[in-house]
Amino acid sequence: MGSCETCVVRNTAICADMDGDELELLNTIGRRRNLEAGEQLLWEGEDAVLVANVIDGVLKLSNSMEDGREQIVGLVYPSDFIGRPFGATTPYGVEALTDSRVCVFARRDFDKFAQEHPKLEHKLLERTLTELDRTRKWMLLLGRKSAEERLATFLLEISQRLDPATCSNPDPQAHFVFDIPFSRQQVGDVLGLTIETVSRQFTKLKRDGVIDLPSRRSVEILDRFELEARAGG
Amino acid sequence: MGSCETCVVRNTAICADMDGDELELLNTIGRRRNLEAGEQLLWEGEDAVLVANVIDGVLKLSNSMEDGREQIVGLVYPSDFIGRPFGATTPYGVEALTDSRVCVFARRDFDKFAQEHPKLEHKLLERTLTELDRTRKWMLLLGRKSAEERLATFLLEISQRLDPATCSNPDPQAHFVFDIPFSRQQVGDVLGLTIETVSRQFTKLKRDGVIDLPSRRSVEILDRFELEARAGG
DNA sequence: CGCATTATTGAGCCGTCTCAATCGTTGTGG
DNA sequence: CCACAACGATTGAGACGGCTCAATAATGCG
Repeated sequence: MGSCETCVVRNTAICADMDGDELELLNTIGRRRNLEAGEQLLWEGEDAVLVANVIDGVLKLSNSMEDGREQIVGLVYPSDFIGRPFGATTPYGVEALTDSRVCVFARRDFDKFAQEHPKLEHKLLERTLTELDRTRKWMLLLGRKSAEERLATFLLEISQRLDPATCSNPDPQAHFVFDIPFSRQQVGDVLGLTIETVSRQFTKLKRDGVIDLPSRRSVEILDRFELEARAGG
Repeated sequence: MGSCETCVVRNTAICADMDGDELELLNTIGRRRNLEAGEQLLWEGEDAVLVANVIDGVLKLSNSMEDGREQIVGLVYPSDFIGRPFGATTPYGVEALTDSRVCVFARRDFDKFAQEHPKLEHKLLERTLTELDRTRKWMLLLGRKSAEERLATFLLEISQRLDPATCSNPDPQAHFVFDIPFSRQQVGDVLGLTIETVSRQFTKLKRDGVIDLPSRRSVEILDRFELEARAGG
């Protein structure tokens, strides 16, 4: 059983800034849930019955078309919020990319709780505004960037998301290895590219000495400065 | 001089649900401002000094790259909210596409006011969530749709935005004429296409009898059903 | 009326997609 | 422990869609 007091994302999730009593109340309406990689939490278009906080793992939000084309519209990391409060239907599917732990709330309970706790709503607002900014930045990538620019941008963003230390210590020459929690297909779905194009661009960056690919799922940034140049604006 | 009591978007903007006293207070910190078509209200990356409500007109939000490539990341219509509360910098440029009227607030004043008025923050949250949903839907278009699908989707969305009646009365065969408040270049910037491709797709839809183009800036939907089919998922 | 601006049309190219074959890794059963 | 299947990733060849560059046509404006 998890409780809010011992939660690892206690101070970064929307629950931050809440006092002991509030937290206890929130704890009574939420429950932990484990998800395996590939498991779906919400389906696009279904009734919005629940919302959640990510404790651990990475999940994708995606929209798709009848013919199977899919676009990943967001990636969700620990302490991020999932779901659509105050709305009737879930506008995107949510699927775990890695084994994950989430803290789930019935939407009805959460909505009520939020309305009664302005501090929580404020946190949620700030988070939603930040997410909107990030999403809009991604639109520039999808609408205007080349395949190489897209992959370079993606590798930079993901390396920063997975190691927050990189943000505060942006040594452009620093070597840096990390695991990509995505298959090539999923990278393509994020970037609006096919799997083959993604693969070719990986190979090209490696051939040019910008990155190395020690294994299928890991990347080493050899020349961050060059990678940034290739990411474009 | 405008005042909130007589404001035409009084009941649909974030100011809705506020009582007389609150509104009066809000009125003292905001002021009206007229913008000419093409006039810029905010610049990408500058300090976020102000936020605003749209009273009349259409504005674009856009991100761009050093080499001039531009992506429109949002369109703003009457009663919509503009700007980045609780943030240091404005993440996108804002430019009026038509002559517009907005209700402007110093961000510092607005932030303070919002924190003290949960009802306003709640409205703002709902609005931001809706906008995030819309933006994510647009990512599917940018990442996965063909030029024809993009233009068809765009014409449907804009016809609904400009005539709310169409939403509640979705007769698929209904003829419907409306003005596009955008140049071909701007349509391209919204859809992630070049001006030539946009023009060719307009011509194609017209040649196929799906739409008519009575003038440069206006469109008549002749066969909404077919247009929906061509918009894809 | 003449000029500037915006849109359309055309020809050719380039980047990404499609389709297909091969390679590499992982896991399984003999 | 090895052979083999299954899967994901890579690579190649060719097609196609949208882009670039250029010319022309419409529209708007002084």
